[in-house]
Amino acid sequence: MLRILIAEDNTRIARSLMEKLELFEDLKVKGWELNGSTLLNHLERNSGVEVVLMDINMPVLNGIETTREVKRLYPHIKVIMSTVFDEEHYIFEAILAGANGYLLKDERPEKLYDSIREVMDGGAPMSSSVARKALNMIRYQREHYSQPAEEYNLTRRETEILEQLATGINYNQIAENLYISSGTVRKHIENIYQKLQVHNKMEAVQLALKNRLI
Amino acid sequence: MLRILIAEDNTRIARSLMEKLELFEDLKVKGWELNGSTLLNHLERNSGVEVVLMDINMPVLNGIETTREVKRLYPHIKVIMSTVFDEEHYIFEAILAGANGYLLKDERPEKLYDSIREVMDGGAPMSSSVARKALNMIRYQREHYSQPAEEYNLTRRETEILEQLATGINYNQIAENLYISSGTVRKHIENIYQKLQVHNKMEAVQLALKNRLI
DNA sequence: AGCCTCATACGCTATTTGTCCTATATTTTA
DNA sequence: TAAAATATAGGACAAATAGCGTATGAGGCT
Repeated sequence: MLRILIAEDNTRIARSLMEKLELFEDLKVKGWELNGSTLLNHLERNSGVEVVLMDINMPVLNGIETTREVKRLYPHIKVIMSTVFDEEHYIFEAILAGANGYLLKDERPEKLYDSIREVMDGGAPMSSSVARKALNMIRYQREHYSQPAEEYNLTRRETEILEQLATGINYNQIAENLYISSGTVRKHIENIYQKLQVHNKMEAVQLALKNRLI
Repeated sequence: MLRILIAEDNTRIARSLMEKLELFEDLKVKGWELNGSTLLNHLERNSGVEVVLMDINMPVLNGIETTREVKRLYPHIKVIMSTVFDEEHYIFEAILAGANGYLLKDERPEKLYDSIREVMDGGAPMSSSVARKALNMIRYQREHYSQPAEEYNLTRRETEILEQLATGINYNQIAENLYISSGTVRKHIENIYQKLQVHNKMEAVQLALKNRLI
């Protein structure tokens, strides 16, 4: 029998969660708290809780901060974020705070149940869109630790042009910024493409960012 | 009916996979290849495959390299790694190569089926131990996610288009990759510009990267 | 049943970009 | 000092992009 605690300030959502959980006889909802602060109080009194379903957007003490505290004070308790937000920022912060899983609110009861079983088993259940974003975080972090920049021998002027190019302005504006003609800008870009072996702005800028040319 | 291709050099494991998949009547295993090279040949001849189940440890061309190629040549094909290795290194490389999911070989048929449905739906299914390691990867290299991403409400399709845009390919190629007309691509991009309040590719991509929309 | 959003598709026009070309003055370097 | 590299400038043409319009079917929500 697994003991679960819910942190959720929205009554309707909390009820919906409890209804879903009550479908499974080996789960027991030990309580429902309206914010992070009362949740922490609850945990202080009561040591039996094994899983917390945590909303992110709560008054007084939000879900991220609360998760950090729960994990600091009771590392054995599993925390599953259950929220309507699937924005990268929230996901990232929740993961850093130590959340074990991250579900969106509209999951089916079975998925919710499986997820609870999964965290108890050392896993990390995530809603599919959340998982996709998590993978993207990993993909993009790598870009910053990229390999020793290759040698492309851009001139100072070319690098300058490339930097301007990366901002999304057009040739005329670059020309104005650098007090040269747009024809010259084009010529420089032609040379840049040649050196980088690319054929358009986007490729040039992405390669430049990857290799720390700009 | 979803068409699936298996890349696996171990006969026993391949058979086991096929047995599991055959339990579901809306899945169709289109073939089984013994290494990455023959898999690529298969895909070249046959355009109907939607999902590839990819082993990591194959002779001639391994699963990571093969995934990179599959994703480069056929971005619409979903790749799920299916392997005995749950080491961080493999997971990390597979994610960078563009894998959509990462399962361990001993998953139950239902989990395998759900995972296939999940990738088709834009998700990122992972075995629980893999997901946990993925989260750890994020935890131990943070800094870049400091500022809150703004809310732009891009649809899934728009995000997909934006990702393609960032690679520097043109509208026609994006259209081919996604099996839609270039007119539709243009319309999506128009909508993206509207939502992001920008007026060209470069601005859109830079804003997207900055706000982790892609 | 009616109202949304999303994804799809097409037409038209103007602007921007990419790839050729040539040409000259200045700066760097061998 | 001579040669090479760099920075400047512009012509011509094709391709790609951006901004506008309209329209339709599918699916979700009220």
